[in-house]
Amino acid sequence: MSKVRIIDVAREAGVSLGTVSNALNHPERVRPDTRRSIEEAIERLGYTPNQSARMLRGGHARALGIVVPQLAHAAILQVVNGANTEARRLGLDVLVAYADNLETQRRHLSFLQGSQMAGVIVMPVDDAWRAPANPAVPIVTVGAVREEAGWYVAEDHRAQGRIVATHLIARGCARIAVIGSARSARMLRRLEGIRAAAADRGVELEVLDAGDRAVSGDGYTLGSALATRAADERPDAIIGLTDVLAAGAIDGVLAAGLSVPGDVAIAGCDGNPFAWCGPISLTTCAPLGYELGRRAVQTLVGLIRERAEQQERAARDARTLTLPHPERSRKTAPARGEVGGPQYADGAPDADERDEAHRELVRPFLLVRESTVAGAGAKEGAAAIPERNVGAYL
Amino acid sequence: MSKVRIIDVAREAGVSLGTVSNALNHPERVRPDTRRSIEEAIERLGYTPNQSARMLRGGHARALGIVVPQLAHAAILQVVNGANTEARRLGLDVLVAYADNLETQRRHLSFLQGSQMAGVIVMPVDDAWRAPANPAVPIVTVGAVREEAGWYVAEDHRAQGRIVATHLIARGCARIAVIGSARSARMLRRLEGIRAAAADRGVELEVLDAGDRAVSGDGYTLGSALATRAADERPDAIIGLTDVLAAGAIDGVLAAGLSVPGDVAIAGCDGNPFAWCGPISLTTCAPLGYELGRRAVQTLVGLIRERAEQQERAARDARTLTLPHPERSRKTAPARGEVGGPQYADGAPDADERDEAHRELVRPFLLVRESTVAGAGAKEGAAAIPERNVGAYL
DNA sequence: CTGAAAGCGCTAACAC
DNA sequence: GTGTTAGCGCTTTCAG
Repeated sequence: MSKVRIIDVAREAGVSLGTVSNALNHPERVRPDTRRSIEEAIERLGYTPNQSARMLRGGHARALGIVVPQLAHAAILQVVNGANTEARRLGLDVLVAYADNLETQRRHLSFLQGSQMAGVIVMPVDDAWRAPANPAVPIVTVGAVREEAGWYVAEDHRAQGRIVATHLIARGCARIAVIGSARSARMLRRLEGIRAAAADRGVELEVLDAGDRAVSGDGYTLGSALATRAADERPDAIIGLTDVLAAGAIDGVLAAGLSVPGDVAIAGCDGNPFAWCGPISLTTCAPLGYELGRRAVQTLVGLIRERAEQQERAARDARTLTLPHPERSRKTAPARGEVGGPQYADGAPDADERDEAHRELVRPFLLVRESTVAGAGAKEGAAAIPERNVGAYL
Repeated sequence: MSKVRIIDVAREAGVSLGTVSNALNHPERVRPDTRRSIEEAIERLGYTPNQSARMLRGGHARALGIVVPQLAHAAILQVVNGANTEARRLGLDVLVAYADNLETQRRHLSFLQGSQMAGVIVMPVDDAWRAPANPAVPIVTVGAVREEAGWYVAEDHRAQGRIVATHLIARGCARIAVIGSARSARMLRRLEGIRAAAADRGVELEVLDAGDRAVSGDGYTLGSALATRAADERPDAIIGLTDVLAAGAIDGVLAAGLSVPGDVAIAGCDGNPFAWCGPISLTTCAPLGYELGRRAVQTLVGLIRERAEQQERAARDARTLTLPHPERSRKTAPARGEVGGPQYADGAPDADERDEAHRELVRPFLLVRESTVAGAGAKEGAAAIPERNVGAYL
């Protein structure tokens, strides 16, 4: 059973320990027949190299970690899929951990760092999350941006709100109701974008609170309430700050006997395929999770390479100077207050010190569909056969 | 930056190395104020314990690994969610790896075993996959059962086919068309169940090939083909061996101008919420992924405990007998041919030897909805507000 | 190719 | 509480 070590394999194959290690790590250094008999021994014993020992000895991890707040969300799955695909393309594996609270997230992050992952991607579970100042491995934050130092990749929520509102205004809508929840930072930022667009064109805006949960039922309730107003007090468009709310609003408006988009045009903002099951296809922003995941990995791999070069350089310098004990680059961390602003060590900008926040925003684009433009779905093909697998969007 | 070690923390806090280790692993052995200053030092330096060193030293992992073939599938997400929830309940963390081919799967499995995970759950990517004979850590296979030794948790696919067919037959259907793909073992097993049910009642069965991809478009094509037949050659029911096929078939039948379930009743088999976006709610089996994930973890934790007790016992025995070097239980693996049958070592059944296949099948149950019983959806509540978030099913 | 040995960072056990 | 130490399994190096 377990606890087969390299020495056991060596004995079984009748070779020395070092030869087995070579066969595993430098196959070319071992004669083919020797290698074969070693492989057979490994197979016979069910040997699995102890990764802890390997990493401890100084190996380089070929895996990235990603910490996400949940899996039952389309955008998150897209991020994970995008990250995985891009990482595999670059020859890296991905391990996913999920954490529905700050404490668990902190533990996972610490575990992945301590497990010598090459790097870690984090989708914060909570707006209160802060990236660690001196991570043991590079960290990229996805889906949120902060003021603190760190690397961030996120959707541009303001732009999402803006392009959705602009689309509706261009279609002639003059009274727009927005439904959403103030508790979510991303919904608030979408609202800012909508406000900006509306202010530019002098469009009347009304904001309704969907409550903390903001499920589709809340959209339904608000949608039907709006639809039962007198015609001259009724908005001609509704924006859901999430697609789930917008999809609920469509149901609510239809249930009240009005038509979509004839009486009321409705649009979402966050491109969530899980909400696209309604009777009328929803105008919204295209899902960008996949792209976010890809970019996060690209950013991360850049950081990993940078760090590797840095360490190599440090090692080389140490060797060149023939220091008896190549001093560890164990600089004490900067005090809390110093983090955040750009810092320069004695004149030359050092990669270590370049710890300002790097924010990459992914530009949204609009999916125009039937909920704002009658017949927009027909664009997809004359005799379109509907795809009934939401998984295809992930 | 990186490479902060425990000794660095000790120096920073002005205590000894052992005290820091104690503060981390046995906080009660350290005075509160000492502990506090150590925590501050950790925070200041950004120290992250090296998990590799920890594990190597002999720690017990508090994490399970799970290897899945993809994430864009509802059943798989349910398994992961179920496993995660149950594991967290038992105080374990879960790491997810995904592998879309045998080679990647093998690598992930090996990595997770080598990383001292407490145990590993595998959803095979391919019917050709075999569980390793002598895993370094316990392994439970989910979603497939094999003849080989090992632990398996899976849906009872035959029973799925049987209860769906039985339901349709009870509703009066006498000519059933089944659509599916012969390449999938689980579809074939569902077909067996359907055949058994049909044979019992003398119902006529017709099987149509949906091709290798078996996407909803294939269901659409076959559904509309069946619907355009003359009335006396037309089946009165269609079973999709997956929900995606059944959902496509509904679209196809409706497009051909027939009604569902009036002219043709339609049912799925695999409880896939991602396919539940159609205009008519689908009768199918309830999704069991969550339950599979839970049971897999329970089984796994049982195996982990068993193994731990075993090792403890071995260690105690060795100590009692005061052997100079407590002999490692390094028994050579049984030859390939021996695996599979129950084996007993010299009379006493040894847990090590008990390597028969343990198969746990989860019993399916039916969700009766509108695609087989008109108005069945109304059961869900008089003024039901539709839920527009498929993620809620995951 | 063999055999021997250093050391990765940590935990736990030891004597003080 | 402190300081010191063995050893987890592996990779790599060095001399033969």
